[in-house]
Formats: sequence, structure tokens, C-alpha cells
Amino acid sequence: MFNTKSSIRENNSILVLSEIINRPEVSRAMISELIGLNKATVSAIVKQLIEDKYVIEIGPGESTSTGGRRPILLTLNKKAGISISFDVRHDRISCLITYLDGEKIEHTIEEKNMNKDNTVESIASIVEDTRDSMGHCPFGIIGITISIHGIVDHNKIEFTPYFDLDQIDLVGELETRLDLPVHIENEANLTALAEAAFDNEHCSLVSFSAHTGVGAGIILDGKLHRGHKGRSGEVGHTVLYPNGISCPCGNQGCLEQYCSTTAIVRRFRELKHNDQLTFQDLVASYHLKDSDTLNMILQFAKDFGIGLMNVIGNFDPEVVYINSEVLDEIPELISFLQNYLSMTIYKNVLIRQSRLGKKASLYGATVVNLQSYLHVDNVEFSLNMEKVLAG
Amino acid sequence: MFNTKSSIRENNSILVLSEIINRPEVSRAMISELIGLNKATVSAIVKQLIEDKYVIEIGPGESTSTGGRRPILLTLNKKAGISISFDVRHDRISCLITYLDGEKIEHTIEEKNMNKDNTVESIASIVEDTRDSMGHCPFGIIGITISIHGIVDHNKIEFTPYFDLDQIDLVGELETRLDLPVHIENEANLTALAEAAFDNEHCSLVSFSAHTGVGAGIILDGKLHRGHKGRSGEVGHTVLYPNGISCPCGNQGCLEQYCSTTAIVRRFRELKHNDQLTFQDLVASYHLKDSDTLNMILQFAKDFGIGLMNVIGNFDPEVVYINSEVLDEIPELISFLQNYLSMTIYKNVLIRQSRLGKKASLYGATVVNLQSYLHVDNVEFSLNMEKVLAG
DNA sequence: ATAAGTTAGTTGATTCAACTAACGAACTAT
DNA sequence: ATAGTTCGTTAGTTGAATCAACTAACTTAT
Repeated sequence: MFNTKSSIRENNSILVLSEIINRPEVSRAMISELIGLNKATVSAIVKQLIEDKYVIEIGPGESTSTGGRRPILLTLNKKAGISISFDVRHDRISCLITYLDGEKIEHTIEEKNMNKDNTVESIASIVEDTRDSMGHCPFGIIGITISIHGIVDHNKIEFTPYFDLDQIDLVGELETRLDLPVHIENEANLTALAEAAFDNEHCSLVSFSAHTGVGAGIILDGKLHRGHKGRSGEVGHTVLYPNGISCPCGNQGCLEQYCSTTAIVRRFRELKHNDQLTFQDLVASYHLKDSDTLNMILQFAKDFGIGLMNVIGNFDPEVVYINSEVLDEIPELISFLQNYLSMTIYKNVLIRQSRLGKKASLYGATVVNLQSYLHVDNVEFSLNMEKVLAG
Repeated sequence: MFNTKSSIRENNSILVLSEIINRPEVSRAMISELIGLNKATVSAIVKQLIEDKYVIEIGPGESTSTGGRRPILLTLNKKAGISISFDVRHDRISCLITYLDGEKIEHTIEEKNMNKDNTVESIASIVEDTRDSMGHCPFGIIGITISIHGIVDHNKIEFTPYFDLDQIDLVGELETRLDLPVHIENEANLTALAEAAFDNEHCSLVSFSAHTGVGAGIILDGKLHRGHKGRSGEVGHTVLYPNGISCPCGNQGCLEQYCSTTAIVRRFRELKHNDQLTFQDLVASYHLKDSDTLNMILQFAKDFGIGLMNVIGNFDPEVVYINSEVLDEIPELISFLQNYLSMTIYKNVLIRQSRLGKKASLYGATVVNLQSYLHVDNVEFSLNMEKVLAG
């Protein structure tokens, strides 16, 4: 709904800022070329962005071979504010503090049982400590985003398995105490946002996460698709085997019972008749080329492939990023899946392994903070990939 | 990407026109209230729309109980142009000619074998006859849209089962011959557009069609979601039963082998050991309360429910419209499905039977013609429901 | 019947943002 | 030195939305 004059400026400002964020250094002239706005208009917008501390000039660039005045290079004033991300699970809380380009300031993981009584205090004290210890910067803390393993709808927790976090008004309590914008989002959705922020080539992608549960995050036209009730991509409880294994959700044969790390460990235990075996034991058994284990992994791969194909059949994305410990530990699986998909009608869909691993949702949360602060809802801008992957 | 001054006017013109299309009669003052534009701006835009023949004044309306000048009611100049829609199947071609509000001018169905050699001629001659016989109107024929049973990507047929239409450049040949805008689109997608055009309450919906094949059309935020290669919603070849019935697509256990009308007829034939039985025989057997038939239908319903749930699990729409002869003939099935879904985590999703039946894709094609002519890609405006349902 | 109040739509002045064209600054190649 | 090129700014123009004040046309109370 762009209908006023000022909204046009706002919109164009975001376009200009996106270009500055996306490229490490860029000139006014280049921006004008890239987005088709007049040089004079770009100059005016950049002037405002510099005044508002979003952008800084970093000196002259190289002139072209044909001569001419050297450009003045611009870059995001990444230290103008900081973003804080949390990932809260039943058994741990991790926190990532970054500058505006995603460069890591601090990353902490604390193993402890999280519940409705200690979560607000844990998060708020970290934020307050950060606020106290950080030097002055123009925007301060731009926002807090919390990754939740569960169903989130309109910034409200609908359901968390494994713990009771769904019983409190997490956002409300934190916003009251901290007086900062607080967002919560489903972990798979955040992982998808992170993948999208690191992939400038594709604007429609699926991020398929399989850990204790299975979920997909969906990015369509550069935007996160949450669904009507925040449940889009909750594919863990779509049915893979009608009349199959019973699932705590009440149904039978849910995908989660076949493709999660939990599921493959359970099968491994059944196979070896030993309830104490862990995922590490499974990996060890695989490396010893135990034939029963290999067969089990093959069956897992087939089920995983069907699960993947079914998601692709629904969304028809350009690329699918898979985030799973099982694939990380058993590298052949990715090419098995690529082969499987190449035999279907979805041979053109790219299947890739996530490069972000367990920190994906934290970086996704950073993206949410940025999007919210800049009032954009698409991932046209990216985090600084080198900085993030280095950290 | 709205960044010029004229685009703001263009955008606001579409907003105003959408309001005029959506409501049978509306005044300038009401439009100003509805979309928040200044009265003066609305007046200027409406003046242009009237000049360009999109809109006509239809006289004064009632003044309110508190008095005041009576409004001048506006309405879409529906007879300013006509839309032509085709539905081409291997054994029939149907054509729908309408005014701009969807009001039927003519609807014809011809049973004949369609193929790559006669399709262009069949379509072109109908269009040429229409052009010759119609009186003068400002826009003339605004466009041709053809519903295709198969995969369509970027206005190109990728694959048609049952016949060889995928071997010609249908759009190119018709555009050359007719010198009119020609569009093609997958049947399930068009059905979804039609459902969306008739449903002003929900902006995210899935239309689930099960006939010879199974497919879904997806509307997200009022826009058709086609996917990267036009295959979004091609759920007929997602897997319902791993290692299940072999499918011509090369895979096993595809949804289409369980939920299509073809599939239930095949099962009925197997059940009765009679290859000649038809869908009508099945319906008759159901009305006779044949217990084997009832059990078979129950199994069909369960499979259908799982298929439906899996699509919902991916997209999380507000409402699902089902278009299937089986449901039309066996009315209890819809409540069975509603019950089934109400026991899952998707209890809030509305499950509805399509009110459009076999003409759905033709009306969807009309929507495409309108969207294309008006340069919009959302279904913020609707067809005139009473007129369409009456026809 | 008249006056007061209300709503619809138009007009003219103003504001805002993008555009154009021209220019100075700063460079390269000859 | 000079011509050509590119970057960024400046001054003036244009298009579109806004606001305030207006006319038009109606209802209701007196």
C-alpha cells in the first residue's frame, strides 16, 4: 500500500540502504545505476542516511580505466547498533550478540534446564549486562529475537514440546522489563531466514531442519511465509506412512517419526537392543561399516528423500537447504538425496547442505532484528557472509 | 519496486478501481474513506478512470439519515471489454465468454479429441467469430486464457498427460494469429484463482482438485503461488504410501493413485472384478448401500484426508476448497473430512466444498485475463458472484 | 417556508519527492 | 596542456498528494 509521497521516499531509502548493505562498498553512482533512481535522488537519500547514522563514507575508490572522478565509497555503519539473538531449548540457552552486519561480538551457550520461571530472568539479565557494558552507539540495542522450538503465532507461543515455556507471555514480560522490541519466532523459520540472508542468488527456498523434530522454513519471493496460524512448514506432523508409528501428536506415521535424529537413534537402539546407545554410537557403528547400521541408514535416507520430495512438491522452491546432524556426520547422504530427487519430476531443484549448522537460527534471529528495525519484510539484504562464517 | 512519481498514481488508481470492482456500487467519498486517500485525490483518479472508460457513473444514491448531498454512485464499466476463457482437455474443449465482471455472455462445450494439430484452429476460430460478431466496445477482447491439464511454466506448456499439446507453442501461435494477449495456466491454479475471486474474506487459501489427476492451487496473500518452475501444488505426485501403487510418473505410492476419481473407479472395478464399470456405477452402488463399496469409500476418504492434511501442514492456509466429483456425489464425505481434520493440529482450518464445480477453471481464466489487462497480480478484486453463480 | 446542520464532490494553493540539465571536481589518456 | 570521462551536487521543473475552503444537495427542526 504505497500511496503517499513520503512512503515513496521511505521505500526508495530502503532500496538504497539494501544495496549498501548487500555490497561491501558501493558508490552513489553505482546505486543509481543499480536501482534506476536518478543520481540526484540517490545523493539526497544517501545524505539523509548518513545524517541518520545508517551509512558512512569510507573514502575514495578506484576510478575506471577510462578515467573520471573517483567514487566515494559508502558502507553500512555496522557499529551504529547491536542485535541480540537467543535460542531457548529445554536444556540450554544460547545467545549471539552481533553488529548490524552480523559480525559476532559474543556467542555464549549455557547448558541448563529452561522453564517458564527462569527464562525471562536469564534473557533479561544478559541483555541488561550487555546494555551496561556496551559503549555508546547511536541506535543502542536494536532488538531482541528469540528462537523457539515450538509453534509461534503472531509473536505468541502457541505450543512448546519438552517444556512449559508456552505458559508465559514471554514477549510481554521482556518488553516491559527491557523497554526494547522483542520478537519470537519458530526455529525452522529463523533457520530459513538465515539461509536466505546468505543466498543472494535465489529468492524462493525451503530450509528443511531435522533434529529432535522435523520442520521446514519457507521463503517465497524473499519473504518468510508463516502461514495463517504460524504453522506453515510444520511438516514434522505430515503423514509419511499412513497407519505407521504412533506419534505423541495423536496421529500415526508422522514424518518426524522417521526423519528426525531422535527417530534414527531410536531405530538404532531397537536394532542393537540397547536403550543406552547415543547418536555418537550410531556414527561410530557407521564408520565401522556395520551392515545392519548401513541398511538402517539407507532406509532413513529413503524416508528422508520422500519427505523432502513431498515438501518440494508442495512449494516448488529453487533450492532446499538441509540442516541435520545426520547429514553432517554421514556426508554421503546428501548425494544420495540429490540422486533420489534427480529421478523425480523435481530434478531441477537444488539440494544443498546448510553451511550454518546449529547457529543458523541465531543468525536468523539477527535477520529478524534487522528487518524489524529497518521496517522491511524481505531478505533483499544479506548479512556479511565472510564475517559470519569466520565467527 | 515503486519508486517513480507516476507509479504512485498507477498504484493508487488500481486501489480505487479495485474498490469499484469489489462493491457493486460505491461513491467517491466512500472510496476515500475505505482506502484513506484524500477526497480530492480520489476525485482526480475517478475522473481519469471515467475518461478511460473503466468506470461509469450510474446516478445518485441514497443520502444518509442525517442528511447531506446524495452520493454519485460509480460502477465498473463491465461492458467496456470482454474476456474469453478456454479449457482444453484431451477429449473436449470448453469456452466461456464474459463481460469484465464475469457475467456470462456465452458458454460452449464441444466433445472432441483435441491434439496439437487442431487446438490452435479450434481456439482461434471461436475468437475470430466472437470478434466478428461482437459490437464495438472500447477495449475489445481484453485477452484469452487457456486452462491446461498439465504443467505450465512461464506461459509455456512443459507437460500434458493424455495428449500431445505439449509439442506446440500454443501461446506463440495464437498470439501471432490473433494479435491478442494469450495466457495459459494450469487448471488447479486457475481453480484456485476462481475460488479466491469469490472469497473476499480469506487471503490465503488452497484449492484441492481431484479429477483424473490430483492437484492443488495455492493462493498466498491474495496472489497465486506458482513456484519456481510452475510446479507448486503439483501434489498429485507427492508420495502418500511409500512403496505403494506404481504411478506412470515412475514413482510409487503417489497421492494421485489414491485420491483421484480415476483411482476410486479403478478400485471399484477391482472390487467388482468388472473392467467396464463407471463412476456412475460406483455412485449407484453407494446409493444401494453396498457394504464393500461403502468400505472402499471410507478408505478413499481416509486417504483423501491424509492427503489434505499434508497439504495443509505445508501451507497452513485459512481455508481449503475441495473440487471433486466424488465429494459432489457423496455429500457425507465433506463432513467426514472436516471431522478428520478437526482431530489434528489443524483444527482451525476451514474445509469447504467448491461452489464452482467444473466451471471453476474457466472463471479462473477470466480472472487471469482481468489481472493481466489491469496489470495487477493479486485477487483483491472479485468477479460478480451473483451473476456468475446464476450463470 | 426557512434556517441550521450534514454529506458529497470540486477547486486552488501548498508541499514533497523525483526528474532534468548543467556544472565543478577529479581522474586518465594523448 | 588538453580532451574526454566519471562522480557527485545544485537549481529549476514536474507530477501527485494534501489541506482548506468552497459549492451542491440533501434532511430535519422550527
